Amino acid sequence: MNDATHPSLLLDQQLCFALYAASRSMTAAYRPLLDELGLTYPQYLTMLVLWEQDGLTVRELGQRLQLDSGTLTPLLKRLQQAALISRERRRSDEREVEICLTPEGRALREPAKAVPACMASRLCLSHEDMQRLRDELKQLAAQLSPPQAWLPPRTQT
Amino acid sequence: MNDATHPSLLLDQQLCFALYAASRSMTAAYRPLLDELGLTYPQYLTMLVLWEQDGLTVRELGQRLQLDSGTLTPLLKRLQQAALISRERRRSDEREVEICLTPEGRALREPAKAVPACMASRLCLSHEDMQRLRDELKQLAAQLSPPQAWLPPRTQT
DNA sequence: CAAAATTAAATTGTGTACAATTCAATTTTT
DNA sequence: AAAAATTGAATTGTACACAATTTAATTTTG
Repeated sequence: MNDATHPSLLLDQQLCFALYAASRSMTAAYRPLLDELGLTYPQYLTMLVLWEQDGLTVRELGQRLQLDSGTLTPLLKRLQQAALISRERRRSDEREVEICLTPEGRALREPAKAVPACMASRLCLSHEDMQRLRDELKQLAAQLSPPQAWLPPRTQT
Repeated sequence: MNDATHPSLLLDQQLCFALYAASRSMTAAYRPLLDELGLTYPQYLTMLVLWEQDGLTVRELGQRLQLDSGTLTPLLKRLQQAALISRERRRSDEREVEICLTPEGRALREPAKAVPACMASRLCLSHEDMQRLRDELKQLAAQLSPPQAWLPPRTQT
């Protein structure tokens, strides 16, 4: 009764499920560390971006994290409530909301520095294997969501 | 000002973010296909399990998908509303709820057979590379959530 | 066997994700 | 410059995730 013209529908054969399960395991593994910092996992990723570059707009943060305003707006409101960031309309363009770290938000970077090392030790992967896996996942994501590469480059109307 | 005793806090260096982004890209890539079937991504995974083995309990489904009743109960209610499954207390143990496919649920397997092939063609990965990546992700997840292996085996109180 | 402990689902509450819509500000067209 | 189109956030509504609690059924203990 097997139909060899189709790949398997078995759960354990699916790359998508392995990815989904691994991603949730990773989030769960971060949770106790991030609890110490008072951050959720997406909030931590957001702080990583802001520690790199302060004063981004919601749109720029969204591009970096690949999240839209529907996700970011409430998340950023919570970071603001936690006094880690400020949200202010730009004078130059009142549509844009600029996100800036508060002193507390900037200070949180210090204890956060221990997080990547702590996780790395849990992974039992060499730095090289870690990099390779990371880059394979980036390529996979790029393959799945080519940045509208197929859209014609507006030759004419 | 770099502190070489710590791994990087840069977003693009993080395996966790690559995993998180890839997982969401994968879900997004499945969405148009699953819309045709009237399923969400977690609902599709649930159906994969049931097409393999019908009549599982909520607990058994949860073990397979690594999801708890807080997630599964409402998801299964929606599958029941869509007339794809039935939910019934077991006579043998009234605590357990048995999930069975309806004829419609079983029939949905046919159009679903096209889904893995369609996704595979999007990935531009050889079957071997796909398997390797999948197995690396499984190992990563296993490493991150060892089934309480470190808990002492209850030697004494 | 009755009380205590355990188990399986369901419920409650918080926090994402994301499509679709709304609203206000800005830019482009006419 | 006024109308039309576009843009950036916010809002609305649906669907997960998951911790914590509750409830009911079953099993274990004393």
